[in-house]
Amino acid sequence: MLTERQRMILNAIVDDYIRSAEPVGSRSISKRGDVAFSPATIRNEMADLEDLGFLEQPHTSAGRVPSTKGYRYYVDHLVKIGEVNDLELERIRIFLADKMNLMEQVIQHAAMILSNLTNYTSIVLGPEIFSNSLKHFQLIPLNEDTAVAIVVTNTGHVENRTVSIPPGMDMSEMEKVIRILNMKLAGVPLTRLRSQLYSEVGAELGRYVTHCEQLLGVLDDALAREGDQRVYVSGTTNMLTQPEFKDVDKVKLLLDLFDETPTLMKLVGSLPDGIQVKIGSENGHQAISNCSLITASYSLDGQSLGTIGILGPTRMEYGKVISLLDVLSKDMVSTLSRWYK
Amino acid sequence: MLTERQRMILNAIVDDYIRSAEPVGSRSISKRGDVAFSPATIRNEMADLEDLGFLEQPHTSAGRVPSTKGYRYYVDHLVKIGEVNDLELERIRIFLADKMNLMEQVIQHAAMILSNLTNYTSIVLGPEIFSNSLKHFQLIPLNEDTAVAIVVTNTGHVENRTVSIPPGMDMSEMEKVIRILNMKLAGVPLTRLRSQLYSEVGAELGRYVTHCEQLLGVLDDALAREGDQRVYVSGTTNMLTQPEFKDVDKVKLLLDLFDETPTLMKLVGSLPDGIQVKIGSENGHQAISNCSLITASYSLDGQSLGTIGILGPTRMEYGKVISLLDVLSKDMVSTLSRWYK
DNA sequence: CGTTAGCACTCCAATCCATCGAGTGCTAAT
DNA sequence: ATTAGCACTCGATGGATTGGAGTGCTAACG
Repeated sequence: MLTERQRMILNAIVDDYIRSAEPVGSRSISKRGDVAFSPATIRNEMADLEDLGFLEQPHTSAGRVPSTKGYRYYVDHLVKIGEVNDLELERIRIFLADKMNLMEQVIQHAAMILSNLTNYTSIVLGPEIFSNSLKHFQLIPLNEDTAVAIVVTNTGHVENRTVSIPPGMDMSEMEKVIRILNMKLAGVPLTRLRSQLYSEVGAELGRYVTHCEQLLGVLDDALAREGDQRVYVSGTTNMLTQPEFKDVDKVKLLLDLFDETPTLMKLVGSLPDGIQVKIGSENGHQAISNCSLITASYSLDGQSLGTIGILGPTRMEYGKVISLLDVLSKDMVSTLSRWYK
Repeated sequence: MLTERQRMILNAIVDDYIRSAEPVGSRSISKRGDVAFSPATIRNEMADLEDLGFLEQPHTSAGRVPSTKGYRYYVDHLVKIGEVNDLELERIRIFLADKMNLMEQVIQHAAMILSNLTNYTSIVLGPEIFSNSLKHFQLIPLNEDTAVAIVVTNTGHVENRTVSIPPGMDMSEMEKVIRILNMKLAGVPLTRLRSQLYSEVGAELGRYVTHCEQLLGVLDDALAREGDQRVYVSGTTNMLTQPEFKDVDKVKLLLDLFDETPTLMKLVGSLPDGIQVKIGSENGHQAISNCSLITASYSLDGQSLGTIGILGPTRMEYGKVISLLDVLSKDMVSTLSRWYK
C-alpha cells in the first residue's frame, strides 16, 4: 500500500514528533540523514501521505503531525521494538528478585517501576481474585454483636469485613461451624463459594446448629464482595510534564478519569492476552483522546491474572514501552509461577 | 489594636476576595452597603491596614489582597462560623446513620463527604491503630514455606502479611503456639506487642516448642509494621478548579505532595485537639504556600483517634469549612463511641 | 477634625500592528 | 523522477497604543 520511501518518511516523521512534540517539516526530515532526499521530494510525499490519511496539518504552513491512522501504521509495521537497556533491565531484575510478600505487592510495585522507567502513567489491574480459591475462613468476634470475617485465598490475599452477629448465637457453636466450613470449602474457587455454601454445607450445618439460617446469612454477607479487582494507578503526575497537558482543564478531565475505578477497569480490563495498543480515539474516551494505551495481559496456567497498562500521549515512545512491558510481564509470570506452585 | 471601622473593612475585603479571587478596590467595598463610607475614606484605612501588614497590593493601582496576617486576624477575630445548612446537615446525618462496617470505612467516607460539600481537598489521617489493642492473632499456612499472618485489633481493623516459615516447623506445634499467643497477648496494646512477645511469652514458649527462636523471628516479622497510619486524600481535582491553580506546574507540585504519604502525615498529624487553622506560609511547604489547611482532631476517651483536614486556597471559605468540620468531627466521635464500647 | 470630592497618576490587560520565519505548494529546470 | 527556486500562508513574537480600574494626595466641607 505504501512505497518504501513513504514508509521511511512516515517513520521519520513519527520518530521526530515523538521526540519534539512539534509538527515536523520537510527540511528537518531531509537533514536527518536516513532519508536522503531533498525537502521538495519529501514535501511531495508528505502531501500524498496526508491525502492517504496518515498525516495531518495543524494549519497550512505548519509541519505535519501523525494522525491516528499514521500512528497505527507506525506501531503495526514500522516501530522498532527497543532493546531494554541494561540499567532498566537491572532495575526490573532487582525488583523481581526482591522477595515480596503478597502478590498484590508485586503488582503494585510493578506499576511504580513502570511509571518510573517510562515517565508515563501506569494503570495496573490486580490479579482477578475471583479465579483464586479459598484457603481459610475465620470469624473473630469483637463484642456481643459484631465480628470480623476474614477470607484468605490460596495466593495469600486477605479480605476482611465486619458483620453483625444474630443475637443468641453461641460461641462454641460458631467455632464448630467455622471448622466445618473450612473442611468443606477449602480449595473451592471464590466464584463458586456462595452457591456451594448453600448447596453443600447448608444441609450438614442444619444438624449441628440451631440458628442455621441466620448464620448462613452472616456468611453470605461476609462473602459478598464488591470491587473484587483493584486498580493501581501510578505516576499520574508524569502526564503533567507532557506538553499536551499544559492546559489545566484537560488535566482535570484526566485525573477525574483516574479516580473512576469502574471506567478504568473497563478501559484496561477484558483485553486479549499479549500486548495491545490502543491509539488516541481508538479507546473512545474523551479525556484520553490524545493518549495511547499500551497493555500487556499476563496469565498463569491459562488463568488470566491481570493487566499492566501504560498510558501516555499518542506521541509516546511505543518501541520502548512495548519492549519494557514485554520483558516485565514475562518475568512477572515466571516469578509468580515459581511462587505459587 | 484595630479600630472597629478597620475591622469592618478588613472583614469586607477578605469576604469579597474569597468570593471573587480578585484584588478588591475601595469602590466595591463602599458599594457593598455594610461599610457606609466613601471610597476615599476606605482608601485611607486600606493604606493604614497595608502599613500594619494586614493587606497587600499586587502592584500600585490594583486593589488590595489579604496577607497571611490579614487572614490570620480574620479567622481569629472576624469570621462568622457559618450555620451548616440543612442540606449539608442531612447529608452528614445520612452518612453517619448508614451502617458501615469498619472504622476505616467511616473515615474514608467522611473524607469524601467533606470534599464534596466544600469543593476543596480533604486529607484524613486514619485512626492511630497503634493505640488499639490486639484482639486476635492467626497464622495460616499457604504452602510449605509461606504463611499469612493476620492481626485483628479490638476496633475491627485487620492487618495481614505473608511470612516465610522456617523449615522443619510442625503444623501442630504452630497451632499450639498460636493458642498460647492469643491467650497471653489478647488485649495488649499494639505498641507494646513486640516487647511483650519476648518478655512474657518467649520463656513459656521455650517449653513447648523446639524451633522457638525461629518462630519468634517469624512473629516479630509479622508484627513489624511500617506505615501504620493511612492517609486518605479525597477531592484532589477540586483544587484544579481554583483559579490559583491554573498553572500546571503548581498543580504538579501539589499532586506530588499528595502522593508523599509521610509528608502529608507530618503536615496533618501531631496537631492538638480541636480545630486548627494553618494559613499559607504558616504550614511551611512550598507546594501549598498559597493554601490554608483547616484540621479537626478527634479523640475518644482521651485517646486521639485521628485528624480530618481540609486543604483549600488561602482564599477559602473559613466560616463554612470550620462549621462543617466541627459538626462532622463531633458527630463522628459520638457515632464511633456508640459502636466501640 | 474626620470625611469626602476631585484629580492626576500608575500600571495592568487587552488590542492592534508589523515583522519574522518556518514551512508549504507549485512550476520549471535538471 | 528529482530538485532548485520562489511566492505565499500563517502562527508566533514583540513592541506601541489605549482603556480602565484603582490609588494617593490635596483641598474643601460640615
